[in-house]
Amino acid sequence: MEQNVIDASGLLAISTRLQRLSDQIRKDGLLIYKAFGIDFQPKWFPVLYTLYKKSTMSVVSLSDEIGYAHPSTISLLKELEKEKLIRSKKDKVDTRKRLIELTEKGTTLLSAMEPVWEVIIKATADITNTQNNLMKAINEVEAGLKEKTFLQRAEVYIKK
Amino acid sequence: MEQNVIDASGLLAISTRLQRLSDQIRKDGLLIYKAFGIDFQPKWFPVLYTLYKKSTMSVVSLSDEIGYAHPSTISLLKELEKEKLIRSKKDKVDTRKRLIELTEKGTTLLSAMEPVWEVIIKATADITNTQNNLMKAINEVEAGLKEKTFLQRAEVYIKK
DNA sequence: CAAATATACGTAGTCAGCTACATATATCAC
DNA sequence: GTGATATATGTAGCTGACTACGTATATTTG
Repeated sequence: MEQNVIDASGLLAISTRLQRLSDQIRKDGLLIYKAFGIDFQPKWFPVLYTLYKKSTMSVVSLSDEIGYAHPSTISLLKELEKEKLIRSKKDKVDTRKRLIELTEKGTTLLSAMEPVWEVIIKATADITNTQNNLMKAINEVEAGLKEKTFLQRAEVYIKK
Repeated sequence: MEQNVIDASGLLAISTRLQRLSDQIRKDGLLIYKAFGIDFQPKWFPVLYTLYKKSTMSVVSLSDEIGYAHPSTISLLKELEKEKLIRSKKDKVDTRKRLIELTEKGTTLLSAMEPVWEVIIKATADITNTQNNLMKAINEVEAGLKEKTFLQRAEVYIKK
């Protein structure tokens, strides 16, 4: 355990560690979809899954829902439109808004994916069900940060 | 708790969640350095800290140590060289190798940072010491993935 | 109801990592 | 000691998120 310098530095490199783990999981996620012969990219998940559950949404409300900055969502939407998985139309009441929804192709794909998700959920549960549950830890940390940022917490120690 | 669709989807969006948390911590990290009036970027940490602890290393061994692909390390090294925090020289025994080390400026900076790290360690401990410890969870998950990848675990459920 | 402000969407460019590929030098097998 | 292979470094370009900024439409305020 903890052979290299960075691991030994522990908390200091936490951001790096999180990113590395995120990348690794994303890449394996892609492989699982491929194993099922499904043309689906992990990065599409938040947008498509939200549309699947909530049908029609505007760009900004969708972004808020998935926790992305809206330009990130827009570039995903462009990609998904090219794949013909979603389409959009103007909101007649508020013409600034663009309402996004799944196409039939999109809905079909998402339904076909349900069994894949089950596999992913099981595999992830398998991995994260260790002494310290990763998902719960993330939730707890995010909740903590919402209450008081990292910087604010550090300031307590700086100022003394 | 768990108000939006993505949070409710839990495990499926784990990669996204990890990345978001990583970004957030990195940004706050930068602010902490600024609060100390130190010109230091969080992304420099792995390279500089490793050189601080191990003095001289080649590009590839440094990359292995910090867990980066070597081109990532090279671009960091370019930046650090411009900042005059590191320098490099050819290995006389194996002329393919480029040996990297901290300059005096680099060593001075790193020494000056020790108190900042202490603050960061305390603040991070503050955040991560919840019911499920994030660092421990990451360690456990990485150890688990080393043993058996995400894909291999998923295959068990696919094949049945 | 006109001016100020807020909201919705879009584009451009940044960032911190990556992969793929190229080249030079070492090492190994015979 | 030469040919095949492995290792060390480097360049180019990708990725998936971001911020900054601009424009158009709604909403609020005096």
